[in-house]
Amino acid sequence: MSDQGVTPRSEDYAGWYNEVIRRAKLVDYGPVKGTMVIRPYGYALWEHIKEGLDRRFKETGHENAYFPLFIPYSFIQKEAEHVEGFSPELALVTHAGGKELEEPLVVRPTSETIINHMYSKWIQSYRDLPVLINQWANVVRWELRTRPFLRTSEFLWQEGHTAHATPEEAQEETIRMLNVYADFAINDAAIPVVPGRKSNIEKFAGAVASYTIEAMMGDGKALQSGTSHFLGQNFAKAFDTKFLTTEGTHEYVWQTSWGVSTRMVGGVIMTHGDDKGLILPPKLAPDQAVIVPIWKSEEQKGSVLEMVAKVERALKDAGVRVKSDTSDQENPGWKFNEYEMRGVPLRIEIGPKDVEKDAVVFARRDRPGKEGKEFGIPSGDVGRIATEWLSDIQSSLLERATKFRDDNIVDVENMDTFRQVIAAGQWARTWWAGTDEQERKIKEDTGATVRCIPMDQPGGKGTCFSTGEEAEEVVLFAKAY
RNA sequence: CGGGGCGUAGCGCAGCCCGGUUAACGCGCCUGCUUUGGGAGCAGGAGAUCGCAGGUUCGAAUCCUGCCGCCCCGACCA
Repeated sequence: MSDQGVTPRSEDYAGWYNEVIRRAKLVDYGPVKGTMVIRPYGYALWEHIKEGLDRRFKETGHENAYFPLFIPYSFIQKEAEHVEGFSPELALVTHAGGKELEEPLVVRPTSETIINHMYSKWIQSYRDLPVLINQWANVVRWELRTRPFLRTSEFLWQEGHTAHATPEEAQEETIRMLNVYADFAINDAAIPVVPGRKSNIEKFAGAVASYTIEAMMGDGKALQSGTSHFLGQNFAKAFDTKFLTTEGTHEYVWQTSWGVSTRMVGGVIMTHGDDKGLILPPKLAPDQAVIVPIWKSEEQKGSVLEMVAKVERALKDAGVRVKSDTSDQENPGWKFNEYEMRGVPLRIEIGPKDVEKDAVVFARRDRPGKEGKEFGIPSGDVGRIATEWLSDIQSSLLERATKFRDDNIVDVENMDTFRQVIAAGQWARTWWAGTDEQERKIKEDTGATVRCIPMDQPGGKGTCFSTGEEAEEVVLFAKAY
């Protein structure tokens, strides 16, 4: 039994994560260091994330497009801060077609540059604005330290790139998309993220201001789960992206960019998982319910499978993503454990005793053992009841994660407490008036960084825990992935 | 790039110090029968150029030299 379980999270969180993602068949390592293969189950999860986000993008007026993977090296160099930020992690193509290229090509680490190159052609007048485009793509960043989903050399994401006539409009868009991300994370992924602004040293290379949704993982570390940037006119100036105003003057456009990546999959895993494996929020789960039939004799098998088919039909009609595991290669106990490892929110057991009563057994993944199990669910009501259960599981996961987060954010007023809180793996909420240099020093000393300056501020003024100066903002410090 | 660990069957590993039969064990896989309400049992079977390259030796998974790769912890980052 013990060799079939997974390393407990309390014992070795990284070990737990690595085991769970592989045993749940979400992912496997690629042959090149830092690359991953997203397996069908992991990809199905990502597809639901995509659907949830894409729908919201469309609802807020965005369109999808696709820009090339290869970017001329000179493009990256045009924006000073941008090139400085990305240079160390660029993958360059120097040879192609059997010979050395005159100019190396960058495999996109992000697409601000190539998109501005195109925007500068497409945008002539204020009538062309705003431009609201998103692309779903892969990008490459040669990271030193990689972890499946959380940080890999190549990853999948979406990147929205918008251009506006005024800074106010662009700023509004930046916050709109931050809220879209927060809405998705909270309502679909059941991850209680904290939306906030990045500190100066944590912001995106090339942005005027960066915003983030920060999530607390099961080990207390923070995960930046999505970012939205106000780019100002930085890239517009570098690429000469101008428009003619109503007054007949030329002005640079004001821009935003925003992204969520396959890292979100890692966030889902580390927010909800337990020592039995994954726990997936119903809205994102590839399979929301699995039916496990149980039988002894061939005769029972016939009547059980008949009922399985009926129940599966009823669930599908009710809009539930369900599958039946009628294989007789494994016994029911094995299947129970398997689907718990894979995080399927609802398990439905149907055996001879249930057939007799014309009822089934429901078991919810988020409440292990008897507590989450209910016998005698009338087969005629499975659709309605399953829908209710899934909805309850969805909200319970959010509630539990929210409580965990709130229990692990500690208000801190001095450095001693700060150290203790950070060492304990919690988040420190503090008044802060420090400089970039002081922030770096804290990181060096304690490993903690400013995760964000929450949008939701208490107001008023306080005393900076570090400098003792008067502070106007409260920030969250934590160790991060 | 620093610190630690590891490379032996598809997976997990023993053997290595102290060289010597046919490289052990568990899981998985194949065949058959019995099983099936929380990771089934019995019987039989297939599967390994011991990370790579040199060297020492009558003989190397084991000792020596060099190389490669991966994982974990840190510095850099979505």
